[in-house]
Amino acid sequence: MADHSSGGESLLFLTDAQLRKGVEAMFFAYRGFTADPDRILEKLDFGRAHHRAVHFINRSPGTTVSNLLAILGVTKQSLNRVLRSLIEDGLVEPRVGKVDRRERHLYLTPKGVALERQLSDAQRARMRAAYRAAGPVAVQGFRQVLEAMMDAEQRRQYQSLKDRDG
Amino acid sequence: MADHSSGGESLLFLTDAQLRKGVEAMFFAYRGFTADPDRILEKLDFGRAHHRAVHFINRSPGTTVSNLLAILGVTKQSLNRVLRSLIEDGLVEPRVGKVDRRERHLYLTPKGVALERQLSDAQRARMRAAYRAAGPVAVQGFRQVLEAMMDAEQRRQYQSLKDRDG
DNA sequence: CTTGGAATGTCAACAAGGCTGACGTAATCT
DNA sequence: AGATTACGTCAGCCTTGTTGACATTCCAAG
Repeated sequence: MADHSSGGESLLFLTDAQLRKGVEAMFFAYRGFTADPDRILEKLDFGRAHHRAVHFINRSPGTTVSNLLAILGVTKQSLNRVLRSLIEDGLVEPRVGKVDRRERHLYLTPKGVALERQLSDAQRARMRAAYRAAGPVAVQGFRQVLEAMMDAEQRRQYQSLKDRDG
Repeated sequence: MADHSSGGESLLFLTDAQLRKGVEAMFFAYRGFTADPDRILEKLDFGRAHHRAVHFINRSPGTTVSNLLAILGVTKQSLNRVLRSLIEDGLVEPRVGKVDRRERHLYLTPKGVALERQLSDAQRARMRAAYRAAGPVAVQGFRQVLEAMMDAEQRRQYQSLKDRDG
């Protein structure tokens, strides 16, 4: 499997030292990745959990609670706590399902949209700077490696989100 | 925004949709990244915090507590709690500094080395699989983008670790 | 030698955000 | 009618982060 270039040096990128660098890069990069939204959320008495919920509701308006549970990979009690505060603060609106009235379909209110916007603008700004600095070829590699690092189930969820638009 | 049809084609990788995919890729990939060590740690009544401490002590044997604080970016009280349990369980050995006797230099015991080994083997196995699947060119891009995503301070720390060996 | 400050540790209290278990209710399916 | 599903909630627990206060130990400067 995978003689990706030619010659015997093609596997040098699989040494333990190289892999460890990758591990550490993930560690430090993820800190940067979450730093900007965290700063915004802190002022509003929200946390990363709220960010994630708002992000995916924005991404899939009308999604159900159990849908969100599957994507976020937490328990309903944990999600419910977050969701409740988002609803109380008027960022999320739950609507009883028309087909199945047991379901709650979740939508962002204008206020919720505004927060999501603020958070994702900050996060995208950093991502954009990194993309620009690294260039399109690097970006493609970045995404390939990340995708390969996911569990099968996570990759499935990522794909189904990815395919939703361009 | 983001005219997808034509024009500045070279910047298509900077559209909001592309950036959002990057954001989601990071989210799902990080879950995969931590999944294997988490499973191991769970059985041993340790957490991610213990993993991080053990990793960086292994990486820089004899490092001081304040050194570790800077790298991990947590408070000393938080680190201390983790460190204490690692010491109690005989995974980490603190040695009073010879030059400056206020400092505690941290070393892994054989037992600590064994755990670090187990954890990093699992994590590297996933990383290796991802690297192999994506290929050396993608890996280079992966690392470039991650590095560009770090804060300046984080990048400095990452670099100084990176430069330590090949 | 004394004193200031740095490095470390410890106690207490608290919060966010995970978790499990149990239970209730409404709606739907069989 | 009874089982199952979707959701919410109460209660309690754990990890890991936080701040504040305080003690100790030591180095270094005056």
